[in-house]
Amino acid sequence: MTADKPLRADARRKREALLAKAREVFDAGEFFDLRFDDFARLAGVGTGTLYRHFPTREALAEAVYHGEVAALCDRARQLGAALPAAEALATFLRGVVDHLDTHKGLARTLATLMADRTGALAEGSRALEQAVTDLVAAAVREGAVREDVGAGAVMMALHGIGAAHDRPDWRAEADGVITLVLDGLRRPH
Amino acid sequence: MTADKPLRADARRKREALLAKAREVFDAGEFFDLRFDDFARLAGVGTGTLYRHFPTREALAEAVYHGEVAALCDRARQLGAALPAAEALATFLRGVVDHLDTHKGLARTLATLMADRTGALAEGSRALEQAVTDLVAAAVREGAVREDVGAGAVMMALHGIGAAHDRPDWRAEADGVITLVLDGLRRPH
DNA sequence: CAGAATATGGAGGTCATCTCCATTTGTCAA
DNA sequence: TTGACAAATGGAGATGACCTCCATATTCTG
Repeated sequence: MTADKPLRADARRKREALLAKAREVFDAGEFFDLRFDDFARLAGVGTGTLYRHFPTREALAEAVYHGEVAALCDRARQLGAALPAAEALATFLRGVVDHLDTHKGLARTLATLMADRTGALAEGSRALEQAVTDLVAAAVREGAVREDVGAGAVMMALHGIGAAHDRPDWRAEADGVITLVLDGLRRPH
Repeated sequence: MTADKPLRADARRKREALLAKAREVFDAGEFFDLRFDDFARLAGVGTGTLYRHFPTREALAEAVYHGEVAALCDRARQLGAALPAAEALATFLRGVVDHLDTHKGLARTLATLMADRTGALAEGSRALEQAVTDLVAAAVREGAVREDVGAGAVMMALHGIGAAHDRPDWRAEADGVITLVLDGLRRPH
């Protein structure tokens, strides 16, 4: 899929500069307020170069987001290996909320990208979803979680948490959603 | 709040024309693909007039959305009066999913507006939230629902359902979320 | 080190958004 | 009805973000 073409030294350098500055601007929550052209200058790069590397704003966001997602997925795998499935799922979900809380920019980005019908974050999103699906499947196998509601519903709830990132009482409500999901998932006996 | 100013006959007519055409375009799912200027001409109105009545695309969406929300809120009140609180809440939430399912355009609009930091749908959204809050509060009073998780979490879950409207298996997953929320809300004993 | 291949940057074109105001339409008092 | 004032209209054109294009610069390769 990703046919990694040999990239000229020059190009790699600029690309890194763009990604680095993007992460920075992201964490400051200014990513979507910035003129795309101005961003290029901010990163010390010409407009044309910016556009060659990342044809759209969303493409750049997706590139940054990719690293974040990889980290989250790793964590999911680690938890899955170290804890009983139900506990792993709970810890992971709470961890995601925590992560979004400390990286507000990320939450906002996810919300924007998800609302965007271009499917810009398809790849990263799928990876995250796979991680959640695995955790849920393990918990079901373990008998701790009902099987009539899929991981998709959990993803949707996460989407909601991201999408509503600007609510005044976000953190408490996000925790509430996770609580409802986890308690709701418990196998009813 | 809404200081209904006496509107000239002329103005009212144009305003109605805009809203009518907007609803139409909405249901066709073309609302966000249309040049705003072109929309004015479509409605048989000058650009200036469009902008005077609805300063932004979001303002127009919000105006259309307002009617929809009013209907939902009415339904919430009716259910609250006719059924035990817990049942009313369940029926209402399932009804919202049903409504979004038959009005895809609405779901997409909500998703877009919610992702938008301008708070364009603040008013309608607040009304809907109030309705949910009332239903939840009644259920808590009735003792059927836990009190450590607020209505805000339920709203967030609803946001998620709207935000994820383009997932392939949307309906089933949305129902799943509602199931999780309702089961999660049951007072743990 | 010369020539080919690759990448750069930023001036300028394009296009949706929104403003402004000369003109039209509606309202009301006489 | 009519005159006069206020309210509303429409669409030409300003604005400004986004993106393309290509003359120039940098890197690679034999």
